[in-house]
Amino acid sequence: MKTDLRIFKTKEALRNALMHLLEQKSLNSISVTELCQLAKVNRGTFYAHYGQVENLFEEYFKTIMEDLADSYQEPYKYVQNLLSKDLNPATIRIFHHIEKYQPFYHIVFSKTVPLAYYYLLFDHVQTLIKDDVSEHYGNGIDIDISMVSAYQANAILGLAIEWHRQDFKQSAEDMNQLLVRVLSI
Amino acid sequence: MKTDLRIFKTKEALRNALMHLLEQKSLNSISVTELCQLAKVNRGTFYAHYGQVENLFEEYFKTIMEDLADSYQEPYKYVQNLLSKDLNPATIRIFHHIEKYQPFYHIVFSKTVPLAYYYLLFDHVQTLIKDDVSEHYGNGIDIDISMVSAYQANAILGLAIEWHRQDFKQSAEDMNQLLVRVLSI
DNA sequence: ATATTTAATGAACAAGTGTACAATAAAATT
DNA sequence: AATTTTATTGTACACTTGTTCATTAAATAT
Repeated sequence: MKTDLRIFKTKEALRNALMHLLEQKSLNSISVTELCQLAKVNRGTFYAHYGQVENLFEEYFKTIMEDLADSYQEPYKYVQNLLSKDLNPATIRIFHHIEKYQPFYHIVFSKTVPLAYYYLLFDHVQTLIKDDVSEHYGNGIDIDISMVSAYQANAILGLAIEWHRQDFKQSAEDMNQLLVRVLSI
Repeated sequence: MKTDLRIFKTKEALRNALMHLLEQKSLNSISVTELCQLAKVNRGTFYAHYGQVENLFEEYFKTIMEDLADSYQEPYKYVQNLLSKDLNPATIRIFHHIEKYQPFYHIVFSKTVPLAYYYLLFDHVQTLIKDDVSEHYGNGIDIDISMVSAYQANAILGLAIEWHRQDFKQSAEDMNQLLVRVLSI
């Protein structure tokens, strides 16, 4: 069962309007009213599909997270000769992924946005890392894998935050090399 | 020049009302109207001092951050025999600090709150760690100290987030021991 | 092509937001 | 104690929010 064309058009119009507005102002400052005016969609129609502007953004968010997962699956092309003992491709690919979706991450890392988005990102990275951590330490080890992966996932995101704060002036490649050095300390 | 008694009373009433409301509902769902009704303060008066409910919360935030800094200055009492090579007292004291202000951190780590609060916390921890990092690696080293401290600060906060997610079921002491183990891996 | 289903619209509602200003009352100053 | 200063109040305004519902119109099914 495919979705009604009208629904598709409505959602598309709202998505385009949101992307347009996000270039000018922050997510939290976008009102339902102005979004609907720009999208030429009735306000009631918006509320029929989304409860708030954030929910619309979350649809976009999901597609980005799919790319993050895809990046993880992808062959590891860029840093063959930079591997340290505990460094795995997933942790390294993330900087290229962030670079690719820089405008998006500019929003996700912006101060006014709810912590929920950071957590969604955190969850994805933690899940990717969790597999490697549990594989690395086996089953019988007496340490909370969730804690170890939370530590490592958020450490990487700490670099991403600092990268964002420095206006992404470094290249993704620079960030990879930095990560390798930090891990080898 | 001391502040007008009326201002003090107004702010006190608003602060108490906020603390009361935060026990029942999330920060972002508290309206200016209900806050002022509970505090018995005119809505116009609220806007004379704060632009939004969040600004009021930020005043409380500052006092907590002062305690975090104080904790750092305090003699290191709890983990004399757990020190690993790179582990310093500041990173360890943070779990006791979080435990002490658990209701506060429950709010700061809640999904609906803006990322700004996380960043404020991040900044404080990063600053504390920065001193140790630069001391440890000297001046002539060719690595971005901000990046290294961002990595380490956020790694610790990753543990704090996971701790929060597991409803603070571990003791601060448990978290200290966990940190030492993660660092020694 | 027509009938049926269902999404979008427009209008109206109560409630909250942010701002402004004259009137009042409570502090600080003399 | 009287005067001056200034914070608070009450009221009003235009606006946004979230919701409801009958009407309209577009898409799907026959």
